[in-house]
Amino acid sequence: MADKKLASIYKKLFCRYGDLQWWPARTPYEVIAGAVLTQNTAWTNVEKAIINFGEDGPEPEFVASVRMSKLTDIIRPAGFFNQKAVYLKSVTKWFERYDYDVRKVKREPLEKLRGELLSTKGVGPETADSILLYAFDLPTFVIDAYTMRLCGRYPVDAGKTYSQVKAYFEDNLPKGVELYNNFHALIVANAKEHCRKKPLCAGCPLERGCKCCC
DNA sequence: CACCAGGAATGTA
DNA sequence: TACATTCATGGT
Repeated sequence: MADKKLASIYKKLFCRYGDLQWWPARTPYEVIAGAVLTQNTAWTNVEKAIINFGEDGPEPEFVASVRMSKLTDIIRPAGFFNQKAVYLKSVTKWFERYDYDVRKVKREPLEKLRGELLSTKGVGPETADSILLYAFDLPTFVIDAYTMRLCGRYPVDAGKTYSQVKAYFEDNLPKGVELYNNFHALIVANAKEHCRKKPLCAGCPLERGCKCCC
């Protein structure tokens, strides 16, 4: 790999947090719903919304058939509920093409699925990649605000746009679902532990003294 | 009280 | 391509 910075960062994070193998959800569809609900929203608020779906969490058959007013009522704590209700309906309609069947989705090529998701209302690049990686175990790297900040700061000149940074990570790391999964998880875990807390970045494995690593 | 959180769509220049 | 605005709750 041309640039070893990423491997170095990964190692430090891994030593601190280990193999997380991530996404706090019980089912693939819960990942899909969570990926939409967490758009520009604190995860704690997403949890409240998920709890409102009931014991089994969000299910595609329910989201597809429930009335809009009831859906907005359920997801209200996650914010942007009018938009996100539309988005949930939309991404669920995409999943319905595959009969809500994970195996059927996984028969298709990653890039085809990514294209379909990106043309789905409410699904941008980060949400698409989160769904592909964490719901369907497909090897695509997720870039989020934490990742951008980490690069800008470290510094790792991975580019400016989403697609540039994504390409940089994928080109400078061995391709693999487990690695992509855990690397993004580690970045989020580190950001949540250290970002905007006092003392700033004490004990941060990236040793930068925040506003820095996260 | 201001600021922000695991974004995306839409509009302007 | 590059920004600005809108969407909205809840924690700090």
